Amino acid sequence: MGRAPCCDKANVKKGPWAPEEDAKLKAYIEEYGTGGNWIALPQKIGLKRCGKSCRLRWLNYLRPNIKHGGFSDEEDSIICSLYISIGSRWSIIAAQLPGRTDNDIKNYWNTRLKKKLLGRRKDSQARRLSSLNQDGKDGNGMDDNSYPHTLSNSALERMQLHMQLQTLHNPLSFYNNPALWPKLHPMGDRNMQGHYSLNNNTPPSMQQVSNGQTALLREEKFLELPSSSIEQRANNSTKQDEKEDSFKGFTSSENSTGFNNGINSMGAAIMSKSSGAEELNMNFQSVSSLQAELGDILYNKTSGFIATEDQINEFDCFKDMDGAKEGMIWWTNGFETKSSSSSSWDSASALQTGGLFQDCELGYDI
DNA sequence: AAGGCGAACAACCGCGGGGCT
DNA sequence: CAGCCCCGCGGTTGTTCGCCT
Repeated sequence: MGRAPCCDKANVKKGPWAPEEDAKLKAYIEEYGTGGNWIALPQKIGLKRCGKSCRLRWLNYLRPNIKHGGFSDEEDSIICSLYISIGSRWSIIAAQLPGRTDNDIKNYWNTRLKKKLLGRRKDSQARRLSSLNQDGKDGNGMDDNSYPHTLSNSALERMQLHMQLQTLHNPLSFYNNPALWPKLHPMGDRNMQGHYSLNNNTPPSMQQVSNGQTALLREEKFLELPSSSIEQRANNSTKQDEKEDSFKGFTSSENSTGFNNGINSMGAAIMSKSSGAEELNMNFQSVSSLQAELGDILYNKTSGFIATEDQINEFDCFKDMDGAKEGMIWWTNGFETKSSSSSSWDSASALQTGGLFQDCELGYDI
């Protein structure tokens, strides 16, 4: 037996909202509030609408201070960075963009940003594929077209974006060397949906892959730190920030340093607001390195990036790539990973508008 | 001018989690 | 502790609009 419907579907109007309906809803909420019960609200007002529909209409359209359209370059960058870092947690991403709704951002991503990025990806991927074996198989002998079908769209997209970014700046990286690619576990999709967890007993086979061992050990060591230590690191990070800023190439009309630092530390802030190992899965490391690269892709800006040996090592050992981390779990036994539901995060409402972003004024070195 | 098509946006739907009883 | 109810989220679908042929 299925779930009981939230409202009487037969007597509920669907489709676009009429101006009168908007006016009724807006006037009522402005005067009385929602009363803490969206389901009962439409009956009180005399609207033939589902309570959920009223809530959505209010949150996405009628609520004060809502911005529609006209996303700025910085907003684009934030959205892309966070999407690649944390995936489709639209409510969390929206919490970083005052006046934007999760629905708005989601639509904007699906209709524009994704195409903008993945459109570029097609080119670079085509170049990469053409360099593979002529029989269409990669260095592992895998059919290059077969395995992605096991991945969720979101996870795959994020991985693709990572790959594209890698291609742009580090043609010798792991992603561009199919021989290093792991065989994927058939249950990959399930795991791609989840977070990789520090609580997993990472099998040696995983840690020994490529240079990943160093990265994982470094990361685990870091993540064992109490949040206070992490904050301390954030406060001691200026040197690294300067180093990174030197090649980011962002020329925002606004305070780019503050913006960069905000991005850099966003993940750390989210993490510091969280508790437990599950939340530590946030790939806060990835955000800063992605930012400059996103600038290249989105706005065709030249970052002047010259990969140092350290940076190459970092890429190659997945230091900053959530998609790669998730990829790694494909062939681990980490089936305890939680789904990507919002429960593992602070709710968007808890992250008051602009909260995190403003909270973090200092980046930290990765 | 009209039809086709794709992009953009609005809204719906189902599910999971948390609170309450 | 179990069951119910509501909220919030993310994926998906539907509708509108504008461009192109």
